[in-house]
Amino acid sequence: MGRSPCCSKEGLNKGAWTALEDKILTEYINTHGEGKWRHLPKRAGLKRCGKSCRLRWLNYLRPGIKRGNITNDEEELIIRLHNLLGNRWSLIAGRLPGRTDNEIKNYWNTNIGRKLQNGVARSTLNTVQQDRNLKNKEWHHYPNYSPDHKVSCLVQTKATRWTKDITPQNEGIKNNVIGDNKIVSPSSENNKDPVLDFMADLEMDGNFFSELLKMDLPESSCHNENKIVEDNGNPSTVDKRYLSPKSSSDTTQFPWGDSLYDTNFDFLPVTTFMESGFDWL
DNA sequence: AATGCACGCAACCGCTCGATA
DNA sequence: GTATCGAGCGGTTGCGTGCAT
Repeated sequence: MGRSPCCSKEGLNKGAWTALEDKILTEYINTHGEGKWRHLPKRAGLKRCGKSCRLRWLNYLRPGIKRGNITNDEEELIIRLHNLLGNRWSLIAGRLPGRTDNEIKNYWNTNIGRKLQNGVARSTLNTVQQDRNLKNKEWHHYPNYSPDHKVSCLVQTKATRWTKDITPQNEGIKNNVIGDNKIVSPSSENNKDPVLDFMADLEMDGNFFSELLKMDLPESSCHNENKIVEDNGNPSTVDKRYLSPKSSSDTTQFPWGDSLYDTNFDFLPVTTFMESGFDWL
């Protein structure tokens, strides 16, 4: 049983793509459009796995892909979104015009994540290598963003489906199935992932950055740990403290230490980003 | 010049999900 | 209800490159 492999692995090219392969794939997709990845290699005459074709197209050949040189604005946005969403790279990438999930994931792992792991956020750089990695980034802007912080305030590192809502007010409503787990969520009147709601509601327009900065990130709700009841029935505690809106009367405090009203934070105006000519997704 | 090492990135892999028959 | 397909996601791997010794 089980599913058949996406393609027969025999006789397929692996590794780096050649210019000719890129050309063939691009021309095929330009003619026939995206999709049907499983059958694409055979029809296009490529000795590649369909998944490989899809990845190559989405991460490299697709029009509008921006490569290299993650700007400071983009980096700050990545950090903010990562705080909010965890390792949901596709969601993060969806809010960064021209960037792919793979690129952002790589950038995080090789730059931001390492900085945080090294505790750079709270210390002075003293090595050439660190200096090189930092690219003159002013990490003292994130005095509270640390690996410790990641443990304590990160939403979740992997997309999780929740099957049952057992909030106190809803406990007993066992058929409230929304995923694989049962979650106690302050915003459980909505059966959808609140993070996705947040992303869905966040329009990628000229107000995006300002909207993001104005987001009601519930630092204060960090006190409210959500409880997950796994399929085996064992409850476990999971940090989902950013999944629900908090009272509008609360003081907004970003987990990395910035206050929404922190005048010391030098996030550039949205117009700077907008006027740079990006193609918004 | 030769060698070793670290890093960054492209690509691969395994898994999951929704749709469909 | 089950099997399969098509697609997507996130973690990991491995290769090419640049730098240090």
